[in-house]
Amino acid sequence: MEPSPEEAGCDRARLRSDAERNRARIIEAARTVYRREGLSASMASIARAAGVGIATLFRRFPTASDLVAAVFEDAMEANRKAALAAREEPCAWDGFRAYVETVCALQADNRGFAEVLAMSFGTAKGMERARQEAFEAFTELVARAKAEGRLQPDFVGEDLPILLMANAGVLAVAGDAAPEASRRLVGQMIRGFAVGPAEALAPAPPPQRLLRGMVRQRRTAG
Amino acid sequence: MEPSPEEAGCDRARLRSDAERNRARIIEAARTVYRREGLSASMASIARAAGVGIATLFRRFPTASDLVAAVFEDAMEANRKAALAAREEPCAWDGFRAYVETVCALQADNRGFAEVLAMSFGTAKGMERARQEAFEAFTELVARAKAEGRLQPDFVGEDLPILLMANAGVLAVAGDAAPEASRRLVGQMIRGFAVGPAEALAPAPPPQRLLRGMVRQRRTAG
DNA sequence: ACACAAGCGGATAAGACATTCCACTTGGAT
DNA sequence: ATCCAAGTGGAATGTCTTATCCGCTTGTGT
Repeated sequence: MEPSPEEAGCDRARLRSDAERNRARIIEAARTVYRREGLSASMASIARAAGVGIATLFRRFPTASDLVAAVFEDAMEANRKAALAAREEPCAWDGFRAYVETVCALQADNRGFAEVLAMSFGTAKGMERARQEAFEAFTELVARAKAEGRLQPDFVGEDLPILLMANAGVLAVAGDAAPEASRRLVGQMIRGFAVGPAEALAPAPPPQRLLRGMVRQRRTAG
Repeated sequence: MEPSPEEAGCDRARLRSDAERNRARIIEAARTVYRREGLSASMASIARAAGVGIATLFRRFPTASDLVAAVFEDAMEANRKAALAAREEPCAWDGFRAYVETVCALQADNRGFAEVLAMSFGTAKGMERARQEAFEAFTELVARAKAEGRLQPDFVGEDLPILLMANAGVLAVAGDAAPEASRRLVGQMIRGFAVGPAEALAPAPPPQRLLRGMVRQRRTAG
């Protein structure tokens, strides 16, 4: 999984075997917790889930950002790969569409990564580099898709982060209906980006009942 | 401003004059604070801004929801009025478009109200009634705009809350670029909703620099 | 086997938060 | 002018958070 000598940007010295094991358990636990609860999950809850002491967590990851960077490095790498693959697509519009759907699905699948993608977190260099490379590949794709005449001429690469922020907003607040609502949003956005006759939206309209299930995540200390 | 005997759903008994004055100051202060900071603003900060003790705030508004309901009652009323006015528009598409732009602009102008509109907060009955009436007027407008052939046939009323969640997400995370990014999102969404040839988007593309200014609102105690 | 640096985890400090308590003050009716 | 229910502000309580400290344990090189 991690063959490179230095990972997560931090040139940590060689760890003792038990420390290495704990580190892996922490990342694994954090992956699960962040995925379900988003980045607002507390360090203590992650330590508990990992079965290690709080001090161990903080020794390995001095700030929450360090942990976030370590946890989502591979997801950001998947994002980069998706962008590079989309760029190779012969039909730029198909590539554009596939990439946008993929990255939004990555968000829908993981509340934590949704937030990472939605905000310019002061994350590790490696992560930001992958993000940047994905963005550049996407920008090339945008130019080609416009040249094909399939993408709105006034679309710009910077519209992607806006869509990611919007999608993250839906996912954060839509509760049970989040996956469905997200697909609906993305479908409508892509339809708006396209030039030419509209295609039907794939997902069914969200029932009002599901939207009623929207939840407030304000801490209700009681 | 408030001629009705019972307001904010809570049939509070007649208040002493100084209490009434404090209540008004609290609401005014909360309006300002919520607008700038969103609903996550602390009760203590609002009491401080109002120049009253914490106990006074809690006596008048036992929970944060009560305060939110009192503060945003008029904004929700403005939303309702906008929907009713849009329904009267001869051209349903124009009404549709105007309403969507108006309600999203209300969000962009007020972080707190953006959150209120984005989530089914367990708010006061009066507020929920206004929201419901706006939704019903909007639904009628949707039907007429579809009949006109100007609105995508598979658009449904429930797509509006999704847009509101998406817009709130952008506003929450885009920092300085929020108003611009929001206009861009809304413009693209509306273009996608329309049937027929695409119009150019009104706002200029957001410069990447502004998007770099996105901010994390995680409490950085220390 | 042993020494000891590296690692461990629970206690703890320090700060933000919602909410309650209580001794004091005051508007307004008489 | 007097009275007191209504109102007040700040201290206190309890929870939750990030972050550090410190005495004990353990992997590992010799």
